[in-house]
Amino acid sequence: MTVAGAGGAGDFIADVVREDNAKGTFSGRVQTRFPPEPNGYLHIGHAKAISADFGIAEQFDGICNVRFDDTNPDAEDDEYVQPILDDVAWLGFTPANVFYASDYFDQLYVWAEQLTAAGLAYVDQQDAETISAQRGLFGRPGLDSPYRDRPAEESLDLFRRMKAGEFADGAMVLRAKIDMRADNMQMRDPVMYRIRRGHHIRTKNQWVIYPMYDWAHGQSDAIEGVTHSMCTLEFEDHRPLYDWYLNHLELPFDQPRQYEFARLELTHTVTSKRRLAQLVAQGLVDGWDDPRMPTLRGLRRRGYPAAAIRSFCASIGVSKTNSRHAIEELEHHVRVELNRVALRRMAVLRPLRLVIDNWPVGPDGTPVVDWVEVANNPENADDGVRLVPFSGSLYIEQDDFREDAPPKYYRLAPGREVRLRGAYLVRATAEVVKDQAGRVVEVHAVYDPATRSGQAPDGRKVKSTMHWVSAPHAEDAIVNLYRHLFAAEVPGAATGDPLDDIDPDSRETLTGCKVEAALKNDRPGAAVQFERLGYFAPDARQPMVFHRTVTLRDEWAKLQARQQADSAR
RNA sequence: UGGGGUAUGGUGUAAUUGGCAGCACGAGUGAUUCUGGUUCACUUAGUCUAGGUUCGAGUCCUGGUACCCCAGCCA
Repeated sequence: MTVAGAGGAGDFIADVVREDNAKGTFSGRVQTRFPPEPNGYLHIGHAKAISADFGIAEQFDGICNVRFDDTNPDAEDDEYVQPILDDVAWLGFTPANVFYASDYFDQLYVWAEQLTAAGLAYVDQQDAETISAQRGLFGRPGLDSPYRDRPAEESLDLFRRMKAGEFADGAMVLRAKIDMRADNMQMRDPVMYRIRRGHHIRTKNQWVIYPMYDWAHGQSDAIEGVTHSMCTLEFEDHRPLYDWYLNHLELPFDQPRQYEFARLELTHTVTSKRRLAQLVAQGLVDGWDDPRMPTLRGLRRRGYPAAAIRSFCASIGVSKTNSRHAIEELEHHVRVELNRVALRRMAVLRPLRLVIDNWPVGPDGTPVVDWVEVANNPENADDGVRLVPFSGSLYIEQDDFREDAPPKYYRLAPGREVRLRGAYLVRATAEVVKDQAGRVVEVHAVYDPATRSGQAPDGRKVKSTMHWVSAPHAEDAIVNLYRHLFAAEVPGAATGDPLDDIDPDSRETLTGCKVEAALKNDRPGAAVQFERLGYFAPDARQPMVFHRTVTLRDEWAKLQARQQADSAR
């Protein structure tokens, strides 16, 4: 399913590409790239960037590569590379190539020597604090470094020796010679190379100097033949620098252009990598793939289909306005997709026993079991049907019975007839069993044997259809599901690991089908919708209900409270 | 303090480049329905502000206001 952008006309970047194509820039070629730094897991914010990068390429018959921005050995780790690639693939995008900025370290170095020889870059031997202080303040010009006008030959020599490993980490840097009085701070002689004896994920210990982002990025784009290089708004100030570097080099392709768009923010959602890392480090979540995390892995475990994330990204489009989207909008796309593909199952979370008084007893004295047929997905007949055991002793939701039904309450009440989904019409009798506290613990009803289809031959209608499970088939499973969903104990129930301690035979009976089969059905990772309870993903700890999903809000509040308490001490 | 950006219903996003302010989410009402879901119909509410140009301004001009980003040897 393709969802067009809300307005339909397309994003401003698409307009730019159309214009370029009309003017013949890049000879009509379109190439983009998604440039993650391998220092964390991809989250919903990256999905927007991925969708924009791949989307533009796809829309104009171009290509999109993944390029790891691996220019800082201290920050990056190999462990993130494959998961990032996997997440991109899971989202449904296929990069034409997988590149690394480190593939270009040689070329970058050659170019840097050229700029240095041309007097456009110099080696600065001051320490970081001094350079920072000389950069100046907003509205105040910076100060030239005393090394700024050293002979090009001298800088070149020092730069070569930097590369050769003659100097200690931090002893000196290569800086572009631009303008220390520029209004744009990025142009105040930015650092191009620093000395760093880290272990790089690809080049290992081959290099001791590493290019800065700005020196690496545009040049990598140019080497690869990128035409439209999209990044987030905070790099707007870097664009003149991006262009400055490229203007001073001889490029194999037309000069790429940088465009900026607003990063995605969601209500109730933490998307800063730093904060997410804190949540993981402090153990407030189980890991980067915890279903409460907004990482793609977390969302996947939460049961969000990739198609829903894609259609969400397509619908929000890209713009330059800083904004925060309502999480409800994402959830809307999730519901649309899940409603289409999720298999339906019945489960009871807060069980209330329902006894069918006129249910037949077999010749051997035990109650009859009637296997009724229920559609797996009313939205899609191809998903088929399943058989669910129905008997005279059932569980329904506590919410689905009211002794004193208020107006507009359509479910079961004394004397009221309802449909049990896929089975019979039943009418509650006046008989209700209560515990000492006066809570209803058992309801009695009679069923109409002529209504097995769910329809009454006389055409009478019921206001409500309810889900149910057969009690003798379900007892253990209900207790365990309850515990799993609410992380709470059912009084009197055995303790243990949720779901895992269900006896394999009784798994069969939770919903009339295997729990495992329901949760890990033939669409791996897909959520199952439990009737009226919500969607349930294989590894999630809470169901996604129809109108709200699990968010990190609570975990983040907890972390802040803890940090406050810590700092108070 | 200087520079770079952005302002359209509650939220987000369009408007053929000066010509009826549209779409989506949310909310509400009604209908349908083997789940109070889904589906369908309808309703709701908007151009940051003050001027100007024009037959006509979200769009052009002038002046304000609000918010975001920039002073890493991070990306």
